[in-house]
Amino acid sequence: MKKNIEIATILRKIGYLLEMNQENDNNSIFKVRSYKRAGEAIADLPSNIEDIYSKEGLAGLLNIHSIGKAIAGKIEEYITTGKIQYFEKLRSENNINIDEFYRLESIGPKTIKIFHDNLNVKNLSDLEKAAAEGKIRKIPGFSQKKEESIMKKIQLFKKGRERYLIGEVYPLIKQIEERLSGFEGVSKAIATGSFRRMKETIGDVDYLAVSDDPKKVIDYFAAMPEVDEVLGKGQHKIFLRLNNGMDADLLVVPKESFGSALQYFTGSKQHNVAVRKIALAKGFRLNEWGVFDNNDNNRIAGSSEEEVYRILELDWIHPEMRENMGEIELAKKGKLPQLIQYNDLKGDLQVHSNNTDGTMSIEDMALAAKEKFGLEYIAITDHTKSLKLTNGLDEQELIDQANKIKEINDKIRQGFYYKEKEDNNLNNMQNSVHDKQDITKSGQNNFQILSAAEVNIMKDGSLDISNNTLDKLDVVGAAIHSNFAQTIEVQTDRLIKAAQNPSVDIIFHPTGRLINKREGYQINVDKLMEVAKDTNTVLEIDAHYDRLDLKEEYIRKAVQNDINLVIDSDAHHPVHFAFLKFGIAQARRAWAGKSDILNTLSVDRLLNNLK
DNA sequence: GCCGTTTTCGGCCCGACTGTTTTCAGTCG
Repeated sequence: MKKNIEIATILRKIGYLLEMNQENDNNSIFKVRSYKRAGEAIADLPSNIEDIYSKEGLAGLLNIHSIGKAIAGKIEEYITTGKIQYFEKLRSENNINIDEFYRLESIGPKTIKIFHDNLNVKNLSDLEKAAAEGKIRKIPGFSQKKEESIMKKIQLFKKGRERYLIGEVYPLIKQIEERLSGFEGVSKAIATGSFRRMKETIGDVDYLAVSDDPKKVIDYFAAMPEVDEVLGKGQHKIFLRLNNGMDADLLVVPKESFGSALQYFTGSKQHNVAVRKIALAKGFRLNEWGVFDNNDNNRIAGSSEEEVYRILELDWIHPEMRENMGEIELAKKGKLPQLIQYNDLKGDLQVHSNNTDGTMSIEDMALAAKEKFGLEYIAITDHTKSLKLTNGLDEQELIDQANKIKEINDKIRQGFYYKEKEDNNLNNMQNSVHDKQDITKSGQNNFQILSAAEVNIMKDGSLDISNNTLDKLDVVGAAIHSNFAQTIEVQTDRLIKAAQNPSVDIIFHPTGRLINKREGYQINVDKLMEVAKDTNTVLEIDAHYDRLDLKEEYIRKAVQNDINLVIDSDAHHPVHFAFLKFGIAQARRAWAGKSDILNTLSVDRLLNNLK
């Protein structure tokens, strides 16, 4: 997806350059928007733009919303030549280095142009120098205050803004949400934005609260212990930076606007723009305060999201789907897919114990899975011998572990030894990503631990444990943990070989990515999926928030091609079962249903469906 | 420059906040 980012960046920069030089005629304003919108569209594209072009050519590019003839041509030019002449020309004409400027917050192209024309500012360090020397305040329309604010923005930019992994910030976001909910005079409070859509990374968090006294709530929010700095404050809204560096916004509305505000604040932006266009076509106006009839300006909906969508003749759309990726058309026709629910999983097929790199015993992991997360089964998938770092198990140790698991299962069936351990180990789960709602059901006596392994796939695609041994286990997952830097052909062959192995049930974290850290190894996912389908091999969605592997694009592909999937926590500690929700969210974002995910089945049916 | 239940021209989502504006432009989400 490197090309997607490159192209999106160029399109945004074209928009920026055009805006910088825009004379105030309307045509160019909309031209600027077109380039920016096209940039967003490419950035949000779930598939690789090079693939689209190689398979469908120019027509494939034109199929992308917001991409028309002119921009499609420029994308084609970039894919085939590595350059866009139009962009090069604009850039050379301008003599301003916008590579830094275009990412600077609250200082836009118009302001930069003024600095250039007045002070010959060409890059960020010029601007910093001009501000430090007090030259900004001398420009008409600027002031010392503005100059100071610019200085601050530059410092902030230098620190670098990043997106946070959802699992990293989940506890903090929930904690603030709960506190807001409990504040006097607040009848509802909820974290919205990309957090509510459960994106794998979160840029900032947007809170919505219902209250008749917005000022009181805003002041309370500003005074929270997690607040580093208040960035802006108005009658209904406040923007601030938390001391972990993340920005948080709060919007306070009356209860009759809750639904429209929730819809507005949840986004995505693209989804909202599309929904507002539908409102407009019906003679309505949609904003955070409600749906209004343009004829008499009366509010006709707004207290609930359902009401807002209903008046636009749309079914209510799950937040995870709101990306303007076709969900609105389906909602119009009443044909939205049934998504897997957050309490649909019955088991977890990748769980580690302290026999290798886990931190707790098999019994402790099982106890947590059963009592705290309401699961009916887990597979203990410790690493195998070639993974020396984790003290991986050899053949004999795997067999011994499987025998021990049988004994534990017997004890569980007899209702043995769980109760007294419960309180000691599991009561300290606050501040984790564990929610109350994670506990969906509990108290079954039919809990089962499956003997299993996370077998290491060697450089040549063979496994480090004999099939003879693996066939004695209930479940076998295979994964790559070494030799990442192979060609795409070699890497794909490795995984295909593993999938073709009759003992391998599941390929764990198939692409090896670590979000924000590591791209993952190169593989031809289409080929792997073909083989997975032919051999009835399951592909995993590893729900650990730094992996979420398969990613959304591939899950979508798997769902479309009827490839069996499972969602596993990759738990190394009992609290990690809470990660399952991130995997479920990822599946929901890819429109997966319950039937696409095998570990929504009971243990017997699951085992019948494996190789 | 893009787009189509006002369909190949004439529109283009919408409002909050900031600064210094006494009515608005710039920026953001």
